[in-house]
Amino acid sequence: MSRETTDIRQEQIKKAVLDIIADEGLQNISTRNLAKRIGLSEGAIFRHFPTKRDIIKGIMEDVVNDLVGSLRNIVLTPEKSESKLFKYLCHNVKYLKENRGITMLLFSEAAHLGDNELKEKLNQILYEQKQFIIKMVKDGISEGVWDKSVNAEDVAIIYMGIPITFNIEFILNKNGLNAENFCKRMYLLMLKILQK
Amino acid sequence: MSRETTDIRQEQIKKAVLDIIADEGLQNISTRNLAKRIGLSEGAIFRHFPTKRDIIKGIMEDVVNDLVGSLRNIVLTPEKSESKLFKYLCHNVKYLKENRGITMLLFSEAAHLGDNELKEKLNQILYEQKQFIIKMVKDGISEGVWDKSVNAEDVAIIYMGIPITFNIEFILNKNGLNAENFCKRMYLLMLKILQK
DNA sequence: TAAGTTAGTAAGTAAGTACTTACAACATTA
DNA sequence: TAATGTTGTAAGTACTTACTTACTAACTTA
Repeated sequence: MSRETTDIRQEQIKKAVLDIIADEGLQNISTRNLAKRIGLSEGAIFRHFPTKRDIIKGIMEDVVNDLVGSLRNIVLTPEKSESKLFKYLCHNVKYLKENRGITMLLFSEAAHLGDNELKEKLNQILYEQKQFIIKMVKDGISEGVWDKSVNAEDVAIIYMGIPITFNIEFILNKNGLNAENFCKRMYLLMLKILQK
Repeated sequence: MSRETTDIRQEQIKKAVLDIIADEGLQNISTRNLAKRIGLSEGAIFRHFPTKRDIIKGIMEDVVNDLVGSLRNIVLTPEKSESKLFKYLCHNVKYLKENRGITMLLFSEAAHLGDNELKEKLNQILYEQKQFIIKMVKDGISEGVWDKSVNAEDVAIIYMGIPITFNIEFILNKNGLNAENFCKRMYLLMLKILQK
């Protein structure tokens, strides 16, 4: 195998984990299978990550930086809450479509309660996303466009299920699910909850 | 260990799988750990199930019979759609609270795409539940209580996320989540979507 | 260009995996 | 009560797991 920098290999390894989860299932992210998919020896994996757990940790940090980061940008943009919520939802769904393995990985790590550091990272990812929704809802109420009797936290809870459901359907149906169409339809339902 | 019938042992083994998933995570449902939790030898497990995969299959069949079966009963009861939807949601949430490991197990098996029989079982579980919601929504529209412009399938999709989100929150928060209160609040949001 | 660092490999390691075998103790029925 | 079937165990199987070791080849810099 030709030489590459650790930076490049780390990205390849993390991508391979998500691809394997999406294509072959959670049970198949062994270091052997990982190496095979990239075309490296198994030993080379451990040149770039000290342990397998560090690969998972790295992926979760990517989610915090990439997904949560870009969602934060959408929330902090000075714009109408109504169009922000739409962009937010679509971006969220699109990210999960492009990183099919992530929901499954986060979900399985949620179960792995012994590992408190990873559990904390997952909590951070979910908690922060929830706060974003709560903020957008409250902003929309302040703007006077949405029903002030609606509970922002409840809206956040029902919202959280949307991207997850998309992910499950997408993995089961494989191709037959249009992300843009999906988020448009779910957005309209969210609006019905929020409207006066 | 005292002798028990295969029927009893099978129930103990399936329960142990779900308990381990909820307490220790998906990665720990090894036959060794399973035997340890029940207080049997590893060999005894294989007296009652031919393979580990058959244990998983058995659990999925339980979900079809117990959860999907009782949800079907609720849907088929001659009653107002509004109160049926409430009972349905509460029962769904309660079942997942009492069988914490199930969502995680189904989820992880969804990833395991190679095993078509299990994938089919999962598809059945999800598809049927979706059809139940669609029926209730359409019935409610026929009764004249709900908005006929609403898309029943979209409602079913947004509904599906509610029990799953509950499960995630429940596992992460552990104790601090009241199922009855949760389903009451989510029901009110569903009503906002459905009302004219 | 010599020396040091980095990225790769092949072939190990100990521990864990699902599952089997050979046999013993108990329960049911002929 | 003898024969038969059922449920249990301890100790094994072959294979996989995450990770290591010893060594080589290729870049980088003094």
